[in-house]
Amino acid sequence: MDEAAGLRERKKAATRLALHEAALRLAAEQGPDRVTVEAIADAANVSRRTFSNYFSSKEEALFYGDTTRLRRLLELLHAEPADEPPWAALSRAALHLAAEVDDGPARAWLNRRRRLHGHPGLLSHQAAAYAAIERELAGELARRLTGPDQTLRARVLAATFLATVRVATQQGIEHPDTPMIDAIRAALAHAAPASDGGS
Amino acid sequence: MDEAAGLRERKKAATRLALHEAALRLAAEQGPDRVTVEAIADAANVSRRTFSNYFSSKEEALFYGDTTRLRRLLELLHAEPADEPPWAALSRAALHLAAEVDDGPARAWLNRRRRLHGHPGLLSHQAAAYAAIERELAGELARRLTGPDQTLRARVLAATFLATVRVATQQGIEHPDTPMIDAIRAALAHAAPASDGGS
DNA sequence: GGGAATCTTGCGCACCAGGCAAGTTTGCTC
DNA sequence: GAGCAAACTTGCCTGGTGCGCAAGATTCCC
Repeated sequence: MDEAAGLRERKKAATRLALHEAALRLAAEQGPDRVTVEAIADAANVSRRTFSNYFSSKEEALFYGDTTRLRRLLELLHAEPADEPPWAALSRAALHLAAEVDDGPARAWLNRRRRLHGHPGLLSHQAAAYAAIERELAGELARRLTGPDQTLRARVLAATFLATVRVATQQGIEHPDTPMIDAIRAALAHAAPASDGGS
Repeated sequence: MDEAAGLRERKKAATRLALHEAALRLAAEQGPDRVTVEAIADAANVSRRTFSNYFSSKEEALFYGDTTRLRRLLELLHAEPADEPPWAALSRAALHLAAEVDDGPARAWLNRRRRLHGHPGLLSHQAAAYAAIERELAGELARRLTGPDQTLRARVLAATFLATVRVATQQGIEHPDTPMIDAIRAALAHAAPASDGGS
């Protein structure tokens, strides 16, 4: 994923990851709001000021994993054939991602991420993370649609799809025994729009 | 809506509204992040500390109007017959609300609200406002559903429906000439799930 | 009228975002 | 490999913020 792309870039990625993981660990241990930015920075061997160079808030650091995963989802969607009905393409991308999470090294992330569950105050920040991707997703989808309501359709599709993925992820987090791919499949089944591929 | 319910309650409601409107006005005039909590409190003739008694952040004050309307949506849903298919009930409630916004005194709110548009940094806070309602909506919907996946279905429905309403509202804000009810109708048409009323 | 409940306010404190200006590290070229 | 430019890190500092606390004001209700 992050090929050898220059020392500088790799170091930055490492720092970002370290901050994210420190945030996740400390939040799990002490509760998200008992953790200060300074503590996170310390745990990642970096100054408080540097933390601000990477994330604009504690919460952004916490949800960096989600953000990364959503970016990956965009990539996967991009790889889907352009003539596939949009919802089908989205579903395939989501299932692909879920499979990666279940098998790949992202499993570790999932487990750490689980420990954040049960802090309802963070839900709004999760929603914010998803909202940040929504515009990009809508843009990508607009390219796959034709017809008069193209923009509106793209936005609705992006919003409902991401909402579904969010719920499915939540579900997967709450039920550690269920593979993520099953959670995604179940949620998508309930959300499939009546008309996909129409004009 | 707010019957004579005791002086104390009415005063509190008035203060909350005053803070909300002051926030909206100042944010429109100077840009959301150039406004301080203190300025909002001053404009509403209240101390900075009192602001915090009503809202936990500037953004919460800004989106109080959205929150109020979403609460109203819950009320309207509650008034729908319990045996109606869920998506149909949701749609009717949303259309009812849109009609109120187009005709009633909420029009003024819409116009003030429009001036907030074009500050993308606020989108995440809007999403947060919707997320806060989502759990309640899912609870209400769960009562209307039966079957094994009841909870999951309710969550997916709540999330996708609110996402749709959010997009429609956004659309209605961006196109002042289109009545809100048309925006809602159009968005809902695209989002209707394939199976409504199933088990 | 008067006591209980609730709300407002000022004060104080820990925390936070982000501008600025050294100092340090990495990338690139010869 | 020397050396310069670009990029990154850090400390310092300032204007803001969220919230606990306790004193004073207001409303409620008998």
